[in-house]
Amino acid sequence: MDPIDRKILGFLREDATRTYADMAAHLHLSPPALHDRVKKLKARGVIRRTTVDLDPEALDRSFCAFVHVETEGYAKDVLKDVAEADPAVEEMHGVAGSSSAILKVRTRDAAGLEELLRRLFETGAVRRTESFVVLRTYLERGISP
Amino acid sequence: MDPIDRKILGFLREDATRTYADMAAHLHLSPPALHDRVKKLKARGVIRRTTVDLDPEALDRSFCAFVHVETEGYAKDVLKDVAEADPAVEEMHGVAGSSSAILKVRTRDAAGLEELLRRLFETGAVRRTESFVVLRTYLERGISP
DNA sequence: GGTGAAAGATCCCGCAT
DNA sequence: ATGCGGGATCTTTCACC
Repeated sequence: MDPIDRKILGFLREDATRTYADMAAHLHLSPPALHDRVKKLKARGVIRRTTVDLDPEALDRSFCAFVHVETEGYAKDVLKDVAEADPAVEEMHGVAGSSSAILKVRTRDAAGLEELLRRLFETGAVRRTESFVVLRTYLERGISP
Repeated sequence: MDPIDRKILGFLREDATRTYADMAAHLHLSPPALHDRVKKLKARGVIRRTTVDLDPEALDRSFCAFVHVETEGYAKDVLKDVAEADPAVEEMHGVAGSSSAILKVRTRDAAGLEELLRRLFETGAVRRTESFVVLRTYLERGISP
C-alpha cells in the first residue's frame, strides 16, 4: 500500500470504467504494471468489488431514514433476519449507546417506513424504536483512500 | 424502467466488470441491445457512476460511528464545510427529530473520532453531539433494484 | 432489437532492473 | 519483487438492416 496504490484506489472510486492505459499514463507507469497492482489489490481484498451507484429516486426510494432499535435482550439475529429480508434496509449496525442497533432505510415514502416498523415489532424482540427521517442529504460519498 | 432494466441494474451492482455479452446471454438479448440500455440508464442518471467498494481495514479506517449533531440555530452550511473537508466523514444528513444532523464517520480509532468532535465544536455552531460507536456491522449493502 | 466487423482494451508471457 | 514491451484474445461499439 504505497502512495501509488492510494492514487489508483482514488481513480477507481471516482470512475472504475477508466482504462488502465489512461490511469497508467497519469501515474507514469506502463499499463501492465498498473494492471498488476490492481490485480494484487483485488487479491488482497482491498478492492472488494466493482459496482455501480444508483439514483434512489429512479428506483422509487426517495424516502430515507435512520432507525434506532432497542431490543429485549440480545436479539441481533432475529433483527438481522428481518433487515436482510427487506430490500429497503441498506445497513444494519450494532452500536454502543442507548440503542441496540441502527438501521439505514430507503423506502418509497413514510408508509414504507411504517411497514418496516410493523415487521420489526412483530418479531416481539423490539422494545422501542426511534426514527430520524432524512430531510436532505448533504454528503454521501463512500470511503476515501 | 422495465423488468429487464431492473435485472441489468442488479447484475451491475453485484459485479460491474461482467461483460455485456455475458449479461446479454442471461437476458436473451444481443450485446449491442444491452449496451444500448446501459447507455440510456447512464444518460438518464439512473446509473450515477461505476466505482469500487474498498475494505475499510486496509485503509486504516476500522473505527465506525454515527454522530448526532445538535446545532445552535440553523448551521448546516458550516457543518457541511467541516464534514466535506474531513475524509473521515462519509455521510451527512439533515434529519427531523431531536438531532439536526447525522454524520457517518470512519476513523482509525476512537481518538480519530474525538479529533472530529473537537473540530465540530470549534466552529461554535454545535450545541451537543451524541455518538453511537459501531461494534459490529451486520449489513452494509447499497440500494437494491 | 439483431448482425457483423472494426477499433480498442485487457491480460497473458518473457525479459530486465 | 516490480516494471516494461509485444502480441494474442476478447470486449466494446460502431454502421446498417
